[in-house]
Amino acid sequence: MALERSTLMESAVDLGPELLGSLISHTTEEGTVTIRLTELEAYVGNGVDPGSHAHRGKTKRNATMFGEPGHLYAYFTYGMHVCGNIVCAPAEQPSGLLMRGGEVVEGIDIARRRRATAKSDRDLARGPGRLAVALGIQLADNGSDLFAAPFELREGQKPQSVLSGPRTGVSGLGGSDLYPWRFWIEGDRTVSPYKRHPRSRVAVSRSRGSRRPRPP
DNA sequence: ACCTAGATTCACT
DNA sequence: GTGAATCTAGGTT
Repeated sequence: MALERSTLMESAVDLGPELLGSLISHTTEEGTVTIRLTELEAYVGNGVDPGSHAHRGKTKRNATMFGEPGHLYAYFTYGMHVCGNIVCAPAEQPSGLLMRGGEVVEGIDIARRRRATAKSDRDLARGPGRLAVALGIQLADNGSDLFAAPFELREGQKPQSVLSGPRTGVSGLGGSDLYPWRFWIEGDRTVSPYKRHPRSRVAVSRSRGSRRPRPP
């Protein structure tokens, strides 16, 4: 079954494991870059998730999270980084998947140009800010429809094994780091290294022969 | 108007 | 592993 907007009509928490392995493309004058998503983090804004930008209701900044699913929520952070989320769930139910890591599978020369400091291709989109640069996402792209040009979101090959663990970067406030809403493909080298969590656990039954899961 | 925290990255050691 | 660089939104004066 194809990945389409209706696929995204549920919570990011449930969609996270499902969307790993999906392909996101962005076309500019330079050409098309496609990234296979290997790491995603779910955020919801219904008041139970203090780590979410939408925790305290709709603002000008987070309005995209309250819109139709399948759009891009892009925001600026740490004074220098843009991060991109795939908006999930029906409108008015803020829910999104932060794209934290991926593998460039098309347009690698374009991505290398944009990420000139990357030491290897592995690092081109390893980390949320890096992924945004490699894909060519800017703050102005906030609100863009991911199912229309210049973007494209489609299904990729299902990963064999998916793990989950506490999210990265959320302050421990409100115990928000207790939600195991970070999802990644087991063993994939393009999963972000930042603040890796010592303890991870199996998220989806898709994983076979679960030995002790290895953090990314 | 001012202040602070933040869904981070890079260059070093 | 650590520190610096950087800017925007949101809350507070």
